[in-house]
Amino acid sequence: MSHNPTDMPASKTGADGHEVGRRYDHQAAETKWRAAWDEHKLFETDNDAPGEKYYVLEMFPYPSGRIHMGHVRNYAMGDVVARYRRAQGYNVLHPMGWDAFGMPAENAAMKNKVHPAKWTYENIATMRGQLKSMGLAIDWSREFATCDVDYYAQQQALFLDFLDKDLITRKNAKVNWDPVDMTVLANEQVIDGKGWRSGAEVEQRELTQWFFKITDYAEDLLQSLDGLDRWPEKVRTMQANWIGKSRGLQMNFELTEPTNGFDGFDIYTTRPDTLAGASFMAIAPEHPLAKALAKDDAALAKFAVDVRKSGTSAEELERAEKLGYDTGLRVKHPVKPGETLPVYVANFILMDYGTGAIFGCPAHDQRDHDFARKYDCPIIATFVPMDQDGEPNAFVATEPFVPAKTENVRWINQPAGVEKATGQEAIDATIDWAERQGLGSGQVQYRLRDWGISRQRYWGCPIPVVHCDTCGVVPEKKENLPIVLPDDVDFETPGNPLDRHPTWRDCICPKCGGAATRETDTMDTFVDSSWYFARFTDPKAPEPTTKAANDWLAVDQYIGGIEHAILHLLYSRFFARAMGEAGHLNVKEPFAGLFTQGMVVHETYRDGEGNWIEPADVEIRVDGNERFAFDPAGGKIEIGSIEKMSKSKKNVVDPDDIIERFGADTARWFMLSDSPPERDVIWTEAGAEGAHRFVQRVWRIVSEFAVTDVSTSGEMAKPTKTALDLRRSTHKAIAGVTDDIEKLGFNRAVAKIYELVNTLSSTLKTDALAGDTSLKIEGRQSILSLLSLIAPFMPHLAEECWSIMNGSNMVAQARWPVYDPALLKEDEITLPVQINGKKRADVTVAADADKATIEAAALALDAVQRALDGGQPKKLIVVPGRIVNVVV
RNA sequence: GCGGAUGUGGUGGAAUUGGUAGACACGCCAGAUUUAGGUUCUGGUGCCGCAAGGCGUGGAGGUUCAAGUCCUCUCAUCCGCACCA
Repeated sequence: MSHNPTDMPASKTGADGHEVGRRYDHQAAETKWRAAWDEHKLFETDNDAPGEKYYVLEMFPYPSGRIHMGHVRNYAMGDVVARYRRAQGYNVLHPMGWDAFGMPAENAAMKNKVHPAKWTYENIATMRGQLKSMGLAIDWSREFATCDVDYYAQQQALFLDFLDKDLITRKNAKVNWDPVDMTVLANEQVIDGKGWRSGAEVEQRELTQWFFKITDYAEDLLQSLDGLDRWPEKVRTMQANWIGKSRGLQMNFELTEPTNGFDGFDIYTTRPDTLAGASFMAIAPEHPLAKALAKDDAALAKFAVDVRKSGTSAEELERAEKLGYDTGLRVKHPVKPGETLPVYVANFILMDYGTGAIFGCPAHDQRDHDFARKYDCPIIATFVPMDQDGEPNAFVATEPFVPAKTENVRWINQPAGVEKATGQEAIDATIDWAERQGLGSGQVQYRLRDWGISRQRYWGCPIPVVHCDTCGVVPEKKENLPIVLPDDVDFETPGNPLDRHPTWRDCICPKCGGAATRETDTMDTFVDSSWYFARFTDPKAPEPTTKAANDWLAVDQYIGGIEHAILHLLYSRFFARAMGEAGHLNVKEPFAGLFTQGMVVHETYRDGEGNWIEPADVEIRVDGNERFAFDPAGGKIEIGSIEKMSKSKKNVVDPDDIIERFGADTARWFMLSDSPPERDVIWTEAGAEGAHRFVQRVWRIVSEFAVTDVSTSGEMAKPTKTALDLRRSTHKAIAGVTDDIEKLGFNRAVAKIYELVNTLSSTLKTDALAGDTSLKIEGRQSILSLLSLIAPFMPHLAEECWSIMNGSNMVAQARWPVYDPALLKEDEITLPVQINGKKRADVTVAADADKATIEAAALALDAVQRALDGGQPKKLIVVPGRIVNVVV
């Protein structure tokens, strides 16, 4: 077969009446094969089907309006895994749903006067269509949206069960309050101290809120990270840091003179070994002692209010000065009898960590150092670096700040009775010592806070409790569920529409039967996404989960963005535990395998006035290795940095356009090529065209071969060397691609598919095939294997090619090809021969040649003889199967 | 400040246990073709050099017969967390 179009047997037609040489029509083929999969219900999963289970899940999308390239990448990866596992004979669960509650729907309601439900469901309809056009092997029969009453009804049932198991509490907490929108904002929605939407100065308010007691599981959530060996190290580290476990000493400092009922207060420190360096005490403005003092001290009261007015953003904290207010109180120094320390109220002390009070050690803590400099407290070092020569106190006099590293230090000041230890031992020894002295006790602290889930929002899952004047806060009865959101709400005024609904709040107290009012707060949308993966296993069940959840979970492969490394994944891990406690699940870790994929990024373009320009309006011209951009009128466009696709920078490529122009297969292929999946991928026009050319190339090779007459079953041809080589290459590709998909190395799998296609292209030429029956047979086999390998990536193209090759059924029903390990080994191998570590020649020997044979062959080489110049090698290293190194 | 990555041609990136650096792709160069359908095919392409040869995985050292890979130091970029005691 030749690739010259002139040689093409134009009159012939392939199977399926396909005209050979015609270009691959992606639109026709993709529509046809999606319909065929649907018709056979190929991807609908039966919970009781035979075969080992495999649950593959991509993080479900928020129905924002349209899918973007990030979705395409995410779902293409998941689909490769799903189709690959299916072909291997697993019973695969690969569902899709919608994370459908949340603020954007309400914002749209306010802006466009459209009901959040209508907006959301219309978006879902659009995006469902877009996802379907990708040809994903998804069981759409299990689809749900979290705003479906059926879903949130079960979530309310879960809430009641959690309440029953004491997994939920109601308490006061400080929240970011937007006074214009009249709602609580999450920390990430506060930008420079202002509401991200309203621009109003955010207030700190104390509100009564519902909390999930995630801190009860802090230790378990931390410990279990060790078992998550198919999670990225990075994510596990981030979660561990977020949980923030530390061990330290909690100890009491005694006031010289009791006041307001306090005769002292507790502090917490992770560095008790620096106790001798204490030079002042600091307590949070919200500390009970500070509050008590402020009652009789107007200046202190004002100080406490003032310091909390400043913003909470990281930058502001960075700039913020250390501020203190001297209370005039003094405490006894616990290790220096007779000495006392001043007590300050300070702005940099947080009430909700430790005890809200510290001892300041300016010599070893930067913040304490800054404070001491300002308020003139002494700086007392307890150690100096080990490599510090000379008199330690002289060193300390010139270098008052010594970083608090625990290793390699020389002690100059330690509490009496503590052994001269270093590092963690010194800390542990001091804690032991303090316990013996009755000064305090070892304590474990976590940074993790309970999860506040109350939101003053309409578009969320109503919290199923009522407020009764007689009975207080009463859980709703299960038989009264679901508490359904009312439809008739208005968004004319800011705040929560549920609050001002004329009738929705009215209800009967489940306890006393009297008139009561409903809770109008709804749940944080992270609650919705904390158990959806369990619901997919039996999405229509009249209870949250059934036995199916235990059968299917954990998710074998979860794929999504790194941005959910902490919140969503930590909340879901908590939920699995809480659901276990409430009897709904017996799998503790919901995601056995996690993969975090990189973003899709694109160049940015700006015109002379600095306006962002869309890629579609930019023409790229290439001159050598330089690229230049122009607008349609020929005006110069500046090519800017490569950034995440965003509407504001207009560097967005719409998946619909790409799928229409090139087809879903091209989009999928490009998303999986080149870049390692965990890294960002740069979308380029040239790359997309390249992927499309490959689609056409595969089609050309297969469709040209398809007309070859392979009906030679009568004569069993002995395979020629060409045929055997092709077989070898094919089996190598099967082995490589299989291994790469197992490891989610899609870019490497793609490269190996390219190699096989290159081999097929150069091997299956018309003249070669003409006289070689065995090559025809081998070629057919090889192409069928290739199509199986391609199918997870480009399923439509693979089906179309499979059909013209007269493959049985559909490739989506075919088993994954197996390779013969014997064929991976070559008969003869070529070893590199190095002289002094530099490659100078090759030697070809039998694959199973022994050391002596290889040595002799290598020494006989001209290049080696020349280098030896008649002498003997100093050393001769032979690694069979690897390399020969001659040292002269 | 704490924690975690990453660094390889013009570009994206390959490279089991240390064993041929640059697979595969994009781009580029040259050539071929009765070039319709965002062509196709052949060859070339790390750098310097006419060549022999030399140099080459952010930089500097080291271990080794052999280092992208191991060790020490260092630079740069990115990400996460953060007045967390």
